[in-house]
Amino acid sequence: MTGTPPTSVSAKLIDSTGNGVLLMSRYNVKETEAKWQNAWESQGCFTAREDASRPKYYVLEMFPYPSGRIHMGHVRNYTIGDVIARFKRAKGFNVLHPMGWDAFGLPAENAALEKKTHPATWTRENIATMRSQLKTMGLSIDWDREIATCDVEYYRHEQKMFLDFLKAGLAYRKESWVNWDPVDNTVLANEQVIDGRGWRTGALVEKRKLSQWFLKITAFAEDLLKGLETLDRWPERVRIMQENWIGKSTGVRFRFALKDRADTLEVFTTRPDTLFGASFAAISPNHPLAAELAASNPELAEFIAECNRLGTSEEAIETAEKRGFDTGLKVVHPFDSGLELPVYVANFVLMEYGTGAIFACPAHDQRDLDFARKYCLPVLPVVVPADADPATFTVGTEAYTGPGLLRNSRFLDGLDTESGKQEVGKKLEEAGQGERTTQYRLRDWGVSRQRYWGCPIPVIHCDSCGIVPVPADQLPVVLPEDVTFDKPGNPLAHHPSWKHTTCPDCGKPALRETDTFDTFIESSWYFARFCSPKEDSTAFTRESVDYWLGVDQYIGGIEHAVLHLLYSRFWTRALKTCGYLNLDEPFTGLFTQGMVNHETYKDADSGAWLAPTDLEKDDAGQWVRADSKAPVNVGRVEKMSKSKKNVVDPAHIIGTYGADAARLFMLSDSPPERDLEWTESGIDGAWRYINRLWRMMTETPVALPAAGSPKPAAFSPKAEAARRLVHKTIAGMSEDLDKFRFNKAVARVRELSNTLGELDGSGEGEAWALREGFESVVRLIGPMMPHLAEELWIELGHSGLLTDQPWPEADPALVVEDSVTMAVQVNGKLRATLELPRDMAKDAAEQVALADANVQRALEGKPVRKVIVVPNRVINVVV
RNA sequence: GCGGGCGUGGCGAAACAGGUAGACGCUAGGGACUUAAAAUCCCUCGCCGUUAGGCAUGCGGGUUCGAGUCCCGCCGCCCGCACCA
Repeated sequence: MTGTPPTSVSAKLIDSTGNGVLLMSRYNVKETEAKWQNAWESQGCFTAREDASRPKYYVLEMFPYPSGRIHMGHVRNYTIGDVIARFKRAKGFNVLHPMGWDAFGLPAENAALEKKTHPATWTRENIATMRSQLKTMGLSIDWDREIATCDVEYYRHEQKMFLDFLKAGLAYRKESWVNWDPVDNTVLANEQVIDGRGWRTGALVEKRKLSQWFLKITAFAEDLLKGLETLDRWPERVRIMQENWIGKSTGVRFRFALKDRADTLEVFTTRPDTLFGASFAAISPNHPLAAELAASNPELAEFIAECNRLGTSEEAIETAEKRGFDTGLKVVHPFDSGLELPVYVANFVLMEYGTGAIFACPAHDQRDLDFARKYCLPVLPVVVPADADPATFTVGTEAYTGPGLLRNSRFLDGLDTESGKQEVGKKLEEAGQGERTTQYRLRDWGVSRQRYWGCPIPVIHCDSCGIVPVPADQLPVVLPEDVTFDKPGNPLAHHPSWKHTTCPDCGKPALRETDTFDTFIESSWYFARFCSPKEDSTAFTRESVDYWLGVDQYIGGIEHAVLHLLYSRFWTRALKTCGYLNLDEPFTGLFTQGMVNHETYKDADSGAWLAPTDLEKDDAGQWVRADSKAPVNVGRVEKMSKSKKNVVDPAHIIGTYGADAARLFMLSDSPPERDLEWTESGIDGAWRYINRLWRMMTETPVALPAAGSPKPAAFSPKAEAARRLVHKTIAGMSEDLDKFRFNKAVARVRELSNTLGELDGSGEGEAWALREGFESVVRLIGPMMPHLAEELWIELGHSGLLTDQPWPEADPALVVEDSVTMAVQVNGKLRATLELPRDMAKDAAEQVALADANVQRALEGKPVRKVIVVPNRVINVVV
């Protein structure tokens, strides 16, 4: 480790001087930070109350999963949120800044297996640890509103919501294909399937058909898409990702007549204009027609089975060859009964999208072209680009997908692509064979999980009555804690008695649903629960959500760009439909922060990953193993992860340097949306700055005038300049914080402290200017380094909390300089800089510039053709 | 393949609206203080050049009095989605 930890610095000071006086003059982080954290808590500084007289501001960071200990990603996330919360508070907003725990989920069950602790115990212990760790960060959180989603007081309301959604037709049950791990006897999410195998067991994943609960997110597809346009305080890329995810496309749905059959084959296309270029139709291996034909065709059945074996992993899909099976069936072209197209079962046609069947025009679709070339099907170009010769235009190995003019298309000939689409749509509608429609890629949200540690789905399965919702007066359905983990599968299903109940309708014995909800459900409404966390009759009171929602500033990682953020937007709309609240968008402002990275290290011999704490620097400044002094290879800077051992424990950092230093580091240097590299020298730098501020304000060169002393009539030029910088910094920093430019804000306040450090306080008005400067710095750093700021506030002779002080106001007269440095260029090259009065007349500035010796030398006597003067900025002499 | 973003010193980065490129910090080097070290303070730090000056924002063009910033064409890196008909 480079540098010396501050604790040993203090210790050495005591050793060498033999007394503690010097230690007293140093900033004592540990005591100071604890002191102010206690003061804020005991005075209830951050307790939020509804107050119609003040503008509200709801700041929320994505709540953590209680995995055990906080990590640097949390520190970055909660530091950013806290700066905003404290800044808005100082600006006079009524701030709500709560915290809770996303407490259901799979890791707790894995811990139960590995460590033999109950998920509830493990979770509650983790919460206790992480709560106390978060408290050492000095966050301005209203802890009275803390919630944990695994508490029945929380999830009971979610069960009620689900039943209301069911009534409103927003929840339904259907059979669907899932990834099934045959060893664990459970469903796996797509991302838990690696190369076709379960991530934990390594078993080959099977596709299984299961009856599952779905939420009708597709009912809001259009609304979720439209809503994105209103989210002007969201990052562009998150909106684009959601837009792509919803995947709206317009086209035509129509029915082919099937030759020698009474039924029809329905397809969806976005390119009805290419209908005369069609050379085959294709259906998904999971299409009902395919199943029907396979029943009497073993070869086809084998082909379908093979397609389903191929798995759903991205790699499998990407590398899979286009393959098909000719069913022997033919469809009839809707506009020419003489034209017949073969029907293939093709492995690239998805049952889940559109109708599960397509018609293919190989000339204008790459995928269709690949297929057609493989099976020697015709390729007829029907769209010719505007700049191509229709007589010679052909398609080889690359399909033409752009716009153009239609040909070989009978009544469409000569039309452009767009008109052709409309024309075909119209004709099919007139014939009653099809209709123009909109299709979405978005699919309904499957929420059933065969897991224990989640919210029970409140329904009962009755042999006589079918699926019966648990009546509202019988809620909540409480998750039992007396379960065992000795058998594979869902412990809830193995519980001896829990699932046995009686049917609420007929009173006969019946079984409870043993699936639990996807844990994304809990995080879809927790922001609303924070508005009335103690309410037990309802999830939240109408008044509280009307007052606090939407969340003015939501902050979290980009990894939730689609799922959590889309689910929450859906859930909010569903709640609105059921009359819970009147709101469409839960998060009006969103900020996505970058990751925290660190260098990686490997043992030079074995190649094993090494942790930063395993290393030390040798005399030559090279990293070596601390134990064996063996050489170490320094690798790339990568996201902190356990597997690469490049994690730095925030608790250790906060214990050594304090929360303020950790917070300052998080805000310095890198813009918050970009990745940040954690370095030892960086945290050292933050620590040095904290001590510099402390010394500067506690060991002043002259006695400062008392707090609140009247402003002197005159200031020395140095004092005057310092005061201008003070007010410029106030103005600049306010803007920086509003725009999340924390790195610039830090740079500005450092620049100001550099300038104040140069004032010795002896000139006229300088002592007063110093106090003004110090007080401004303290107020400005308040949101970033709240403990140091409180302590310095006292040191400067104030009483009460800085936390209760308003944000400083810049004096507009001092923000603008009255002289400016202007650049003088000759032919665009800098030749001189001049200190000139602000807003000097153009011709006067020109005269001064031309008279300058450097300018004259650069002119070399050549005639001046033109002089361009940009007021207060630049003078360019053109020769 | 589609969509989005980004290329600036040894490093992280600044640069409002086309107007002094490199603020602020890290690293490094030199010096002061000290018996010594740590801490602290001072100085230097894009490249070449003694100065004058020249060259510099991934590369090549263009627009402009003036381009890191705007336009065109390349190159490289990162992220998201991906057989979506």
